Amino acid sequence: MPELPEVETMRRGIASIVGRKIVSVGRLPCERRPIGVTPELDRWRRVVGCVITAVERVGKRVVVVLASGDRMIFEPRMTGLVLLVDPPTTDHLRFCVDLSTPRQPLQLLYWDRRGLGSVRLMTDAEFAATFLTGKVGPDALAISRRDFSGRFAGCRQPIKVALLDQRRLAGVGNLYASELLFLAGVHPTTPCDGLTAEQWDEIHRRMRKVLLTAIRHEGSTLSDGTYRTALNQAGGYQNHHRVYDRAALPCSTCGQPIERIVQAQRSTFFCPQCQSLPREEN
DNA sequence: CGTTCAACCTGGGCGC
DNA sequence: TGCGCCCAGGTTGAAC
Repeated sequence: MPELPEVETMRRGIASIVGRKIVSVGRLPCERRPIGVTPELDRWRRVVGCVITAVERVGKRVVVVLASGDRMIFEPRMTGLVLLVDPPTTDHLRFCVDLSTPRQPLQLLYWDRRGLGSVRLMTDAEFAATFLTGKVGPDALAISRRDFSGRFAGCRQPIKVALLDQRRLAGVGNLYASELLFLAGVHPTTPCDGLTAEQWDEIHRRMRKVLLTAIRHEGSTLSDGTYRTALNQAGGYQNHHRVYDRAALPCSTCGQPIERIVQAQRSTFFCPQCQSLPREEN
């Protein structure tokens, strides 16, 4: 579930590793398959002794930048966590970067219950070829209003489905797509090419607002409790959800029951009263 | 080119 | 109490 706010919270949570030198890297004591760690561990030896110069974010990935130009990319997908403290359980610990000094122990850990995520090591050239060539769209918090609607020009897909396409726009996932469309008052099935300029204004504005507010609350920890901050704390934004996972519960604005539909194999939640239908259907 | 969909996984919740 | 089933969503890549 980690989307932009959760991954940004992870990024901020490990920012204190900047300036540290890598002592060693390795998979954790458990003998599980080397899921999601590439390349093979012996090729990671080149990072030992390198200093960490920055911790960045590309869409839903945390990027640890080394003085050599190499980058370690942590992609949590559904259940991955980047941690500076003990993980929720030891059995799904996947990877460890030891940053200890003689005076102060410190380990950067990657934990992933379902193992759909990954940790990758890339040179700066590999990183540029993978993430800076249009395969990942502009960040949802960096894009201007003008560029925003331009990314969806000529698109006939429903706005909810299009918002999830990371090549158009990076960072919005299933949860925040439903939330931002509720706040914008836009029905999730509205085709992109059927949206007015005023609606694009509102979607862009509410997208920024919901992402920034969720970051302030350190992300959303759902009922399964998987998502945690880098210090293994729950987020707080789940208490502010207006529609996500609230099917049949009353809308907090109008009291109408929230509806759940499926779009592109994923749940969409919306209020049929507050979110106006596409004009074609009116 | 657009779009649909299975696959990758584990564990929580549900019905029986 | 326990078993089997479904579901959760991010991304990739194959199929249509």
